[in-house]
Amino acid sequence: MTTMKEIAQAAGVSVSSVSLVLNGRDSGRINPQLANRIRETAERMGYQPNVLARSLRTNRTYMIGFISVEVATTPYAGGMIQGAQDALSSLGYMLLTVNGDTEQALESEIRALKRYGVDGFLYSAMSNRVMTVPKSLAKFPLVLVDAAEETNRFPSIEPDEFRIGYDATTRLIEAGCSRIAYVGCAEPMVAQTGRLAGYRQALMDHGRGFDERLQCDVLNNGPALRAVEALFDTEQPNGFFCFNDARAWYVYETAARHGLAVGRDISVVGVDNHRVFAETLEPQLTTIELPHYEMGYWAANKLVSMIENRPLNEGDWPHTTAVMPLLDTPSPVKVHCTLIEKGSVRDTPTTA
Amino acid sequence: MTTMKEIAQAAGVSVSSVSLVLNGRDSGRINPQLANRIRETAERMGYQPNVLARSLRTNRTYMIGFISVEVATTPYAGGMIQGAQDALSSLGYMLLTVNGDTEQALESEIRALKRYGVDGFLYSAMSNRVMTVPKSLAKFPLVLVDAAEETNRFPSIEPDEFRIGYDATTRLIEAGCSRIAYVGCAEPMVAQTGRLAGYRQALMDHGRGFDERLQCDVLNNGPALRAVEALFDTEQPNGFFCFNDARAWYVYETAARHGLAVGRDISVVGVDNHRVFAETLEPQLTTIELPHYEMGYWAANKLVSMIENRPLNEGDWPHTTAVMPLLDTPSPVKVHCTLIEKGSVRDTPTTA
DNA sequence: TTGAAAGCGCTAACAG
DNA sequence: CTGTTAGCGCTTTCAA
Repeated sequence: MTTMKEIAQAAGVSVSSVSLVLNGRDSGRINPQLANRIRETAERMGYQPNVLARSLRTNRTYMIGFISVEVATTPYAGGMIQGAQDALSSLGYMLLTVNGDTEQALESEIRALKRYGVDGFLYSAMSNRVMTVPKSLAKFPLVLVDAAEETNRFPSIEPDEFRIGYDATTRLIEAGCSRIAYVGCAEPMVAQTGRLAGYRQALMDHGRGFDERLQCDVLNNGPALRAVEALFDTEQPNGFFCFNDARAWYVYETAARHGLAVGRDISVVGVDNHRVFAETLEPQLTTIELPHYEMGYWAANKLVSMIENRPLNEGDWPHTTAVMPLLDTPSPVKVHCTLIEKGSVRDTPTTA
Repeated sequence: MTTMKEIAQAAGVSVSSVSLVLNGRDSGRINPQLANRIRETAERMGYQPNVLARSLRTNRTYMIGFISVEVATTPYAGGMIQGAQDALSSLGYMLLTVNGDTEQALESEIRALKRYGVDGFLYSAMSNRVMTVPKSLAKFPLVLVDAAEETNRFPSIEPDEFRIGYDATTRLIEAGCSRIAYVGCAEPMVAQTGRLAGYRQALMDHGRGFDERLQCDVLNNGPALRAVEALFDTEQPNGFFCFNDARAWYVYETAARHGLAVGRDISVVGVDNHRVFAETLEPQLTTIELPHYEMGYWAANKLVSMIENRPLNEGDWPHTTAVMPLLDTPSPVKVHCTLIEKGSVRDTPTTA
């Protein structure tokens, strides 16, 4: 690795001049010709700054710690990390990922990240519940991803679950479904509450009442499948809003057993976690993708804006989510998710 | 952050003594009493070493770069990363994750990692194909994860696809299936070739011929489902070895339509990518989990052993893979995957 | 057995 | 405009 010293020698100048020029602080301080010569020699010698040495001096490492819980077990965590990475990469930052599945691991990883001198933290809990921020993080720049904290002391971003439920249900109504069931989650998750509320509101807004017999909250187990079968038998819904792929699978399985074809006899809108169906059944299932990538991307941008003490560039949304056609629409449609940031609401822009 | 200097002052000694003691190089060089006093003050003041400053001096950063392609889109990538993290964390290293989806991004991320002075690289291609290592990595400690390179110049680790096929098929034979179909992948992937070969060999070894009419290679699309339906109609298999969850889904869907119950009328062994079925259908599907976590774990250990120039501790396998019962076995069984390291073969130990 | 001093590569006052 | 100087926090000779 070439150092500034070597460049200084090769160009016959002092290190400070090299430093100034290579950091773009030379305007009006260094003779432009000299500056050019320095830039050239640096280029020629393939100079790469030693960021560690710089950090030692400046107390800024351009490293961000990403703390996550349950990365391995939640297949979509990768999206968040990649979103954060992409954003940071273009901002000249590096991502250090650790995982804090246990309380103990969490604290020890936080300490490790501090030893490495990260400039700030991204924290993702994945629990889909309101969480508590470790006190050891409280004094650092911090943004929560796909999570929220009670006191709202830190910026955070989450999908708008209400809107997911609202949009999905509206979609089914527009597709002409007369009896729309919600196949939800029997555990008290934030997503469940929000989506159910959205489902109900959409029904109301379209002049339909909420019929609790069409609400079917289940877990991931054997009885779940039987519950969905009972739903088919007693209520005969022709539209289904499914909490996730597992729930969608119950609907598919039951439909197949009943000789009903998805996309012809019934319509299904699911929220995407695993994508099995999106991969295999494009023409039949409408999938609402959760904006994990976008959340990671936004959170990273937000964090850096805090660190660098400048306003967040609002135009910084990457791509949006795509969905498959329902039975009434032969061509794909887009559904967007709203992201909530500490009370203020903004949409993901729909790219074409 | 407390520094060594501050400790030295507080303890009334010099920084060098503090350094020696805190690095455990004091035996026979520093008065044990003094050493204790130093350790105490360090403890009391909550000393945390500044790893960057150390790196500047030692040229060792204890940071490892993890380069991956397609993390966001492949749901199981998280397992590899977490395996690597867990291993590195206990070895006192930190993981810097980047992604190199495009050729350009790849090179620029590699450069970034070098600027940060990583001690070595973990490279994961995910393409399930033999790949080429960027020349810019050639001179660094490097281990390939879930990938292999033609020239075998670098240690690498992959699942033993042959064995997956062999074990899955044997499992179905033992379950009493008389006609075992392979629902595979129509693309020329390493996994496809190996698993098919294993499937055929298992049939041979159990005195059964290979019947190509029972081989059904499909893509992820509409025709795939029809192909599987045709397989059911013309061949009436009662055992299915499925390349992945998507293929398993075709089998489930078709079975449901035909009124056949998985676990009663037919048996299915699938290789796990998404886990939808494992989550929802425990009693019915046998899942072979790909050892992504283990590969990440092993690769990280291997890399560090290279960096630290010491032999790899062979006992270092974390957990192994679990599978669900088939129709003939009421209790769970374990299936292990073999990992291949540059020609030499070793098994993942089965933890009880 | 301990401490002084040099230096890793870089930045930033300050002098000239 | 340019160079000298003094560190950032730590390791590591080398003297004492």
